[in-house]
Amino acid sequence: MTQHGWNKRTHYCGDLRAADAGREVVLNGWVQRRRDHGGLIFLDLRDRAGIAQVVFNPQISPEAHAAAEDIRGEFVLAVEGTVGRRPEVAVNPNLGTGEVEVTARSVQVVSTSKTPPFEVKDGVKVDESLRLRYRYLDLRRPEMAGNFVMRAAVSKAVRDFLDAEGFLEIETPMLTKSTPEGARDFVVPARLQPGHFFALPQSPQLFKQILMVAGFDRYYQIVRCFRDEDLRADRQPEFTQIDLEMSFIESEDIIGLMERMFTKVFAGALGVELELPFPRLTHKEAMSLYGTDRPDLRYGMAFLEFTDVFGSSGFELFKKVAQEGGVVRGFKVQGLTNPTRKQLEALVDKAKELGASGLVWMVGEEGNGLRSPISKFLGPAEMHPISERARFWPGEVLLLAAGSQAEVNELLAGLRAHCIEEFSPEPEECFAFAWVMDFPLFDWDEEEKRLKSNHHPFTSPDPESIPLLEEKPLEALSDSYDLVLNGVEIGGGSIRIHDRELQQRIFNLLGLDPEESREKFGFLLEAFEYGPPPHGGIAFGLDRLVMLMAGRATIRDTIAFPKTQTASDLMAGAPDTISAAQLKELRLRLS
RNA sequence: GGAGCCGUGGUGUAGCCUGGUUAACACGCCGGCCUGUCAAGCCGGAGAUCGCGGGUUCAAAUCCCGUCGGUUCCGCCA
Repeated sequence: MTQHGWNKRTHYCGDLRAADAGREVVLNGWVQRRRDHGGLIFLDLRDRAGIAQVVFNPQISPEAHAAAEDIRGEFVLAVEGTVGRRPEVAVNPNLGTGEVEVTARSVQVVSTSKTPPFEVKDGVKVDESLRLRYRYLDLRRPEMAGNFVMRAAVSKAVRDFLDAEGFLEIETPMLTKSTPEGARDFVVPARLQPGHFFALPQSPQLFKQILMVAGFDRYYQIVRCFRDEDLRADRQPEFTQIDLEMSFIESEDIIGLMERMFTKVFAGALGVELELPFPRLTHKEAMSLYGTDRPDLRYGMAFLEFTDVFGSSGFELFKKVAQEGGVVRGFKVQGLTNPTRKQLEALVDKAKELGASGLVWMVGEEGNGLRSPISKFLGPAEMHPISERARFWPGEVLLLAAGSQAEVNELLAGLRAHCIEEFSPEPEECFAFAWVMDFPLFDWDEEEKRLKSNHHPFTSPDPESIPLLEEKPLEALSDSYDLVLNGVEIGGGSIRIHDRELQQRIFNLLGLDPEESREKFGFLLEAFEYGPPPHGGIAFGLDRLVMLMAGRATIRDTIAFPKTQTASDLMAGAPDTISAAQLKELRLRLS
């Protein structure tokens, strides 16, 4: 009995097992369900660990039985009783605790509950706004609670691993300076300096590089980041990164270390053995094989090249595209054989929906033949290489598209995603990692007519690309690496520039003169004047990682208190207006 | 900024296209019966002016316009 008069638990409900039979226990928990048989009353009591059945028998304790008659769902109880094996016929194999039950000797109603606005149990479909408003009830559901157990296990495995590898956990400011490039900043008015504003960090990027200049050598942090951009299923305005940076290393060091970290994380949090090393693709390979820089390698359907075949074919449309510098590519659909006309038409319709003018299909036939709307234009000179390259089995389907490289990649990537959804059942608990390396250093910003950093302005070019910088900047590659898991980008990083001269060349290419760059990134550049070590790092999206590990479709399910698509917190009621007095104090006036 | 989907008792849905009866079903909730249930069972009951505002019409959950909220995607964002 506690000072406050309630009985303290001796065991978690969900932990009881046959070996506990005969024990006197006290359980604390919430009432999942009551089954009142008039004589016997059964209560399912839930806590963090799981559910246990409590039996109220009037012959054992008339008081407890009488009390149980008034108990309702979500009441908080302290139950005192004896663990017993259930009768053979009453064992519940669906419950971890299904071999035992607790026969109550006494029960305390520690607190009562209103009837909840939705049923607190797994597998219920409830409007998300209601779940968010009553988040504490949503989080009581075991499938939600489990996500946070997983999340904590992942964080712990990361900390244990990095700590053992000699990393220091160091915090960086939440109130910092707005930086150009990248996402829109969240901004905080500075009361002591009217007209000035802090920005919340989009990531600790600059600070972690300065920690390298400071000589900490190995830094990490599990840290909140803020970006004021529109939301998605996998994007929240505040999210958590596993952020790290190392000195005196090259990309292979980071990649190898992270592969080992993920084996620990998956073993520790999921009990899953990962195979090392993770497959690697260059950015160029990813784009030409899968049309995206974050390919989902759980599925095949890599793109095949047919531009050469059609360059001199009788099919004018493709011939023209091939001769004018375009490409003809396609892929064989996995999971679809002997398609009906309707299925083929649906694929063509899908292509049109994705913005294509058309789509050519081919179906393999017995004896190396091919059935296709364009087969009358093709001779053996085309047919042979096509069927050879596609390795057709009878009934298999090849989809072909033609156009500019970018158009074809985008279309085929869309179709591949559609085919995965349509024809490939999602594999159970399969984790397909892939490193995507050697991203372009710059992208061309059509609106502003200038180069932009693909990653950020401190990303080192690949050494072999340095001579290309001024001549062919768009062909320059960076010394960078993204990690993709099941088609979701879960992290990325790079080796940074520590050479002032090289950094200035990059700024020049980005159209930043020395004064501008000093204005925008001054404190980092100044630090770099005092002996910056060679360094590099990486950051992972913890919310996304846990989402994939827990098999969820949105990071809202891995963030305890997430925001809606319009960035409001329906439980807390944020954002909200502030008082006139607060505004005045901040010297702000609303327009 | 743009496009799609959703909004009907506490919850999830049907009804809406083709306007007209007492808005239907399941779960939950309340009461009664019931000593082996665990999606308990059986009997009975309460509970919705159909997100909100406007319009069309003799008549609107249903058709039209606007708006709010949730969600997915594009733009945006590493």
